[in-house]
Amino acid sequence: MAGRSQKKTTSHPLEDFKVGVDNIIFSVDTTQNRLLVLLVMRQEEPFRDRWSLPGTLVRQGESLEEAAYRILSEKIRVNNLYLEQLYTFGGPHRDPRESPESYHVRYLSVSYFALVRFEEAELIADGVTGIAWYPLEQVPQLAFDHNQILKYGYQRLRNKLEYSPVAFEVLPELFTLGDLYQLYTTVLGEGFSDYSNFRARLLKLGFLCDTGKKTSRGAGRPASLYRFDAEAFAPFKDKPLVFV
Amino acid sequence: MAGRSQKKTTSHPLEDFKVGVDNIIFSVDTTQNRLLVLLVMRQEEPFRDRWSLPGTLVRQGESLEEAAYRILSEKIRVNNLYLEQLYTFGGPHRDPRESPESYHVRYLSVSYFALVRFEEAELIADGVTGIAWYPLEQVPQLAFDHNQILKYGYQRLRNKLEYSPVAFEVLPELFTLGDLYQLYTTVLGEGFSDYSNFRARLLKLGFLCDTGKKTSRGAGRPASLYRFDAEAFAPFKDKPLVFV
DNA sequence: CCAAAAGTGTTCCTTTTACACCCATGG
DNA sequence: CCATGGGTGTAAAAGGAACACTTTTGG
Repeated sequence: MAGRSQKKTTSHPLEDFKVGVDNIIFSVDTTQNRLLVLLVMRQEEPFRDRWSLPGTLVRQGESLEEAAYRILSEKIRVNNLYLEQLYTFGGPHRDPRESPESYHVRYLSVSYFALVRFEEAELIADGVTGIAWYPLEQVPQLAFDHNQILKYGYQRLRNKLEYSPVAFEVLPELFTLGDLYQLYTTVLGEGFSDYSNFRARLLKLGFLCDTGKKTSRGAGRPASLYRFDAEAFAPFKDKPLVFV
Repeated sequence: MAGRSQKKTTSHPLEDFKVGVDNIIFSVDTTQNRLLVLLVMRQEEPFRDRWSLPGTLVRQGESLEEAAYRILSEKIRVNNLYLEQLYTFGGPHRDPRESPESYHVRYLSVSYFALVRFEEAELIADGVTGIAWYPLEQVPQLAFDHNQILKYGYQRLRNKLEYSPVAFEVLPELFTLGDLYQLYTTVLGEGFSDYSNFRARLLKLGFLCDTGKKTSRGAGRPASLYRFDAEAFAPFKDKPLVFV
């Protein structure tokens, strides 16, 4: 970015912006095999009483990422999370507040996409704002262009799962290969790979270490608990690794 | 983006932004096997007389993408190009103009990454601004955080080449498989695949059609001219296709 | 005829896919 | 003892890597 020919400024006035950050917060409910996204009910105009992605306007001295973390921490309490910038939506007319009276202040949205651990994510209800996890297929019509943003974010989530170890950011410290497989299945859909092949590939890569501990959940043979070994993963960083 | 609790505005004033768009414009000089990036010499403060990525501030009523195209068309004349949004850099203190006197106006940069056809890209020299293609390895220290942005863009370019058909956006309508291979080689580096394997894979995919025409460049057997068949490529859209 | 570039084919090896089958536990 | 999920193995097919070889041109 940055300083251009000021001479042309007179004939082509610059736009003034408010910058918003919107978060797509995903989590996976492994008990019900559902991919969830966090929505909040808007309390004020425009789009009052419509569901929307949790967002905020950037404050003085605050970085974009800081703003993204701020929203997150206002809505949920969580220990582990993955967060990355998604895309910037900035065309004119995407926010009704830009209408004539507000005289050339434009609203631009930098969207972030997050993945949190469902089991430990505690929603913060402030008694005023509606807030809820929505299964992805049941998301209603949202405020602004948020449906579009969400669609884009879902795409990104699927890509990330395939070639980066985001899954381990949202699994418990110790997990079974069944847990891992189920997470992949609910996000990527059935049939991306069968369990035994998935299992074999992951184990061969060598960054999952068997802790020896076993866990038993109802019927069936107890499963080994694994841990993601970040050290062992390091060599794969930035490589075109494929998890599926 | 969009409207949040206005009640908190008093204690936490919002930031006002100017939004800039910076372009990383790549091209490949196949005659010299070099990957080039377009730089312009800054004419005003800050960073006067430093090379930088071509950029502009967004004008009233202009979308981000429009601004990106505007820069491009001010700097080069070109028919074919590929353009996509890269990343948004928006931390405070990335632009010296944010300093005390300018009173909370922040400069945010939405970067775009473009690939143009070198042979037909005609630089527009306005007699004032320096403008030049730089081989990637020879890029000097740039203004702002532009070296960082460039690094990120180069990464993206390599990824794009591997799993999407961007190459065909910058090759002539008719091209030889040698041309294609050379483009991949200069961007990805020697040894990403040998020619005959590269060739076999691409042809098997079936979206390159042999026009029957031949071209002869100096010594050696004349090469067939191929055309990229967008129709035939359609089924691969969004698939995890690999070109190398 | 030779060098240079285009184009074809073959061999070896690794990975992927689709299964079948064994193991350990709760009821 | 059997249903349930965990875990192992294997055979066939596909894909990748390396390299040898043929073809067609200019000089």
